[in-house]
Amino acid sequence: MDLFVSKYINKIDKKGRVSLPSSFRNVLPRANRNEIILYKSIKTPSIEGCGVGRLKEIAKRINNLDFFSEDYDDFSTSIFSEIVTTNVDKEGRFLIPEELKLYAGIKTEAAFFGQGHFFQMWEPKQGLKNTEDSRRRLLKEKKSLRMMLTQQK
Amino acid sequence: MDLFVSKYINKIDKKGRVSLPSSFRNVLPRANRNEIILYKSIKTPSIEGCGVGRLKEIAKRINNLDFFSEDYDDFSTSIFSEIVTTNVDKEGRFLIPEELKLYAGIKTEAAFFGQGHFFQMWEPKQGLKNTEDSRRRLLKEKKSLRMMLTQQK
DNA sequence: TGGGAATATATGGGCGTCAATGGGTATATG
DNA sequence: CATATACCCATTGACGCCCATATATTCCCA
Repeated sequence: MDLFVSKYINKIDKKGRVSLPSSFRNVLPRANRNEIILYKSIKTPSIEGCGVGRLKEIAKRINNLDFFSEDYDDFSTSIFSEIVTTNVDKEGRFLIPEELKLYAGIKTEAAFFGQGHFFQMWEPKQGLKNTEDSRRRLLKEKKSLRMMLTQQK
Repeated sequence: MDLFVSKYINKIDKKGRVSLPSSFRNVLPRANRNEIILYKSIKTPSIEGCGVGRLKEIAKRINNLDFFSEDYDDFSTSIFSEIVTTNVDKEGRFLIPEELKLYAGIKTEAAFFGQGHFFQMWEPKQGLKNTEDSRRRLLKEKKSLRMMLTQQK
C-alpha cells in the first residue's frame, strides 16, 4: 500500500518523540524513509505531513512561476519557510517542532489520520471530533457521497 | 534534502559572525561548502543568499527578460553588481557585510527563511511580519495555495 | 490446526555527537 | 602598526544512535 490510510493515536515521550505509525513509514520511499516534511494545515488546526518527494514536486511547481512576480515570493515564502523537515530515527520516531505542536494544540498524544497522499496530526479529541463533523457534513449530501463511492473511473 | 526550507533565528556575536543554519549548509555542494553569495533582495528589505552554483541560474532568469527592456538593465545591474561572496568558517559562521546589514535593518539577530533554491535573511520582526502578510495575500485566493500543496503530479 | 517461537511495534532511557555560541590568538592587509 | 578576519579551543543544550522491554502479530512446524 502506497497511501496513508487509517488512524492511530500515539504517545509523545519525555523527549518529545512520537512514533510514526508503521504503516505510514512503509508509504515513504525506501531511499528517504528517515526524513519527512511537516507544515501547518491551511484549513484546520492540524499538522500535515508527507515524504520529501512531495516537496520536490512543489518546488518544481513554484519554480515555474514568473520569478519576478509577487506571487512567486508569496508562494515561496508561505511554503518553503513554513515547511520543516524532520528526521525519523531508527525506531521510527520523530520530533514535532514546538511551533507546530502549539498550532495543533498537541501535548501528550498525537492522532494520525491517513489522507491518501499525505497525513494529518491532530490533538486526539479535536481530531476525532473533526472526523465526525466531516462525516456528518457528507451524509447531509448522501447523494454526492454515494456517487463518489460507486462511480467508475 | 537539497532545498533551503524552514526558518531559523540566529544571533550575531560581537565580531559580527552568524551561524548559517546547519540544514542550509547541507544544501551547499560539498565542494563549495565554505562559500556563499549574498545580494540585496529586489522586492523586499532583506538579503538573499545561496551557493555560488546558483549564479548561473540567476543569469539565466535575467537573460529570459527582454534584452532591450529597461527591466533587463535594471535587474542586471541591481543584482550582479551588488553580489558579494562570503566565506563560511569551519564552525559554519560567516560575516554579513555592513552595507547589507543596513539594507535589511539587521542588528543583533538574523532570521533565515528557506525559499527553495535560495534563502532570505531578515531582521526577525520584519521577517515574521512579511511571512504573515504573504500568507494573508495567498489565503485570499485559498484555492491556489491549496492547489500548490495538494495537487498531484 | 493448535501452540510455541520468532518477529515487529510502540515505548523508555543512557550516552555520545553535533549545532549554536563565545572568546583568544595568529595572520593578513592596507 | 591598526583593524579586520580566519583558525583554534571551549561550553552548553539538543538531538541521534544504541540498547532494552512489553505487547502484539506473524510464522512455522509438529
